[in-house]
Amino acid sequence: MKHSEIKNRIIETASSLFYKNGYNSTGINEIISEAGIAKSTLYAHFRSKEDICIAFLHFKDTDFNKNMEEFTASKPKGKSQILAIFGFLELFYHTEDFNGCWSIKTVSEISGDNEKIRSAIQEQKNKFIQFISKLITNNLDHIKEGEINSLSRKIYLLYEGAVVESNLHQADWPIKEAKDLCSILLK
Amino acid sequence: MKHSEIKNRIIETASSLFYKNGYNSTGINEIISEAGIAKSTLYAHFRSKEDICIAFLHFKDTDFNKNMEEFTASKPKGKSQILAIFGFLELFYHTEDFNGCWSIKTVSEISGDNEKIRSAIQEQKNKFIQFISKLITNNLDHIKEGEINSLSRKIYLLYEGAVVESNLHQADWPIKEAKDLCSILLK
DNA sequence: TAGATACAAGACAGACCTGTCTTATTTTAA
DNA sequence: TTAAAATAAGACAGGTCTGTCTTGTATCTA
Repeated sequence: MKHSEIKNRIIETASSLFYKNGYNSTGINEIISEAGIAKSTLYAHFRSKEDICIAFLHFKDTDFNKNMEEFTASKPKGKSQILAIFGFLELFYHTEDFNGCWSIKTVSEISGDNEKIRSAIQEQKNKFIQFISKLITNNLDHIKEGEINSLSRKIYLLYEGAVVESNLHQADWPIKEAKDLCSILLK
Repeated sequence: MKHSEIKNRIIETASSLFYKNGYNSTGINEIISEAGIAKSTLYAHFRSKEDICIAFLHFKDTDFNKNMEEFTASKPKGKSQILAIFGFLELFYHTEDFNGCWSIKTVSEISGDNEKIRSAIQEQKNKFIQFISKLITNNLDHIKEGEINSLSRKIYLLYEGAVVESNLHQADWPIKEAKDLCSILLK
């Protein structure tokens, strides 16, 4: 196994555990045991657990963006391409490993003054809002330039609420209601 | 200090620490130190840390409901009484100790199979949805009976998204956008 | 073949955690 | 006043955690 392959293995294993069981509840020993590597190897690739957390957030974010972009692009142009973000979430919700939003879960666990992790998450969320802006620009032509920001943020709020609440209630009605409200908004 | 006063003191102290620093990051020793009591006293009132967590959730929920009900009731009847839930959140956001939603933060920290805490939180959220339903019934007369459930859930989603995201972004635009979208919905 | 590098395995330090238990003191109630 | 109950203070057990360090083995490169 190559050097970079081991690093990826660490990230994938840690990400899976962090997302499933939580950041604080996942120990270094559990990560190395699950990944089948030695502790010294882990610390040769990462300086601290917090660095693994940053890599975890980046890994999940990259994967999410790729899949979300592919999914929405596969839908017909127009409103349905915007509403597709809720279709994507519905699919995600029904997978076995759905466990809500990793960013929000992680923010909930870290100390309030951990600027490094918090700002990393804020950046990712802002990129997601930008993605929604792009979806709007590409799929709605009667929208004024100045309204795009506000509209993106509203759809973003609906999406985020749907992720968190579907996980909390262990039901998919939040996704359906959010999608419904989004389509009202796009009328 | 009376027996029940000590119990309240434990709950208030623990609640403040849990909400500010997180459930897992707050130790029993920190609670007793802050509350100025002995460890044996704490365990005379609560069987375990998890029991304190349940009390914490109940305490925050009771306080929240009381304040929210008072605030909305103080507004003029009609749509403004519904939109007042976002006005309440705006005020809450600007207090020093705002730190997002305690329920969602706690759910994020506990193990996925902790049914006791998860179902306690689900119950509280469902009561909040019921409260919104009552607000709708009392303040909108052109709404059909069958639409109340769906409308309550949508407003609930907006509120929850606003709490979580204002905390995540450390900004109040999520509250303003949620309120704006809610008023569109009520048109 | 020889040296450098990467890795495995795990002991270890130092700190934290929850919950129990003991002892002594204070408060309450009969 | 006296017995019972509540509390304070803290030692303690048994476990957890992160991160460092040592030792031995494997792999790669020159």
